[in-house]
Amino acid sequence: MMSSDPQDSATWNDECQGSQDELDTEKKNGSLESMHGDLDDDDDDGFNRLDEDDDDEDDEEEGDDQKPKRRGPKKKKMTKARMQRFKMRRQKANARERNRMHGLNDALESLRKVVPCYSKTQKLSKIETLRLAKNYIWALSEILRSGKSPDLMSFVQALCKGLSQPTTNLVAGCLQLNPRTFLPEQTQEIPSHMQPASASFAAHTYSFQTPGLPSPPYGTMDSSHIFHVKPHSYGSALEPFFETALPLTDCTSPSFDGPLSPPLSVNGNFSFKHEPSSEFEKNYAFTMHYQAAAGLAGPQGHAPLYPSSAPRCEIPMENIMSYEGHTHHERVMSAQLNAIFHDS
DNA sequence: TAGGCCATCTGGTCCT
DNA sequence: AGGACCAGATGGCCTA
Repeated sequence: MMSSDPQDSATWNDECQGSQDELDTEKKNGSLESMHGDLDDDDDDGFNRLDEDDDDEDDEEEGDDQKPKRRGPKKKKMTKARMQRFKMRRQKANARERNRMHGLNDALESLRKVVPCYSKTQKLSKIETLRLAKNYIWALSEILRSGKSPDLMSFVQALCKGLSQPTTNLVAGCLQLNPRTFLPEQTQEIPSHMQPASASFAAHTYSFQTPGLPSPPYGTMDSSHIFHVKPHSYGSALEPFFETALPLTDCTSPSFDGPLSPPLSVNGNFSFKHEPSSEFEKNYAFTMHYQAAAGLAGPQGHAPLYPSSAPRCEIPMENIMSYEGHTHHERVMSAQLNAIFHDS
């Protein structure tokens, strides 16, 4: 792309390198003032240093001892006025860059508010926000593509793909996951056909590997960090998870325990088109903010997690934290999503 | 203390 | 010429 090697460029250096020492000092001090203070009336010294550096390059061509005269246009002297102009230009450029980065951060903050995990006090890092957003978009796309209702576990799994463990915890907290619900210790409550998978679920480390991502912590997720263990059983919801090999490593490790403090929220309010097939499902309709489904190993490592036959994870309504703070925009977005899913 | 994250400065490149 | 964008460097802050 662009050359980042300072040695490659001579344009700005030719004009200003002479004051590089002062600039370095300014950099350390966080102010350009130090640079200006060292200027003499006749400030050629800096450029003399530059000439020496440039001559070093020429030495490769024309010998060791002889310092050939520099070719090309003669450098302008760094007068006080020029230095002043440089200083002003640099300050303006710095200010623009600051504003640009602030704009970027504002946009990132906006993004934080629309991904399904938002907390003013426990902000996602930039990179995690982008990763979560990517996963979220993918998950929503998958819903649109398949037209199928998701199960919560699969959804969370997809959301957390490639995220660090702290972020994974945060997402789980936002979604009010209560994973102990699904642990093998309740095997007596889990249908027999689930049990072997349950053992596997508990025996392995759940590991995401996303191409292009750094290895741990970003590339792995130990489910034990996500799940708060609590007696409960929605065994059927585990099935797609087991099938896609989501293991829990440690059922007893301390982990998320209810809502994070301060409370986190799930954005939007979103009901899937889903005809309850049982009284249980009627009682525990899956209603979440912007809720979506996802898969695990599609084109970019995701695969469908919720085949049409897959049991759905039904979350008790009381476990879904309401979100009072979402904006009008988010409510509109939520309504639109609802419309999409109720029409599909 | 090491590592992660961040803000800022800086110079290079491209574009208008 | 100047602005936008980018990536490298640096130092501060925080946390495990």
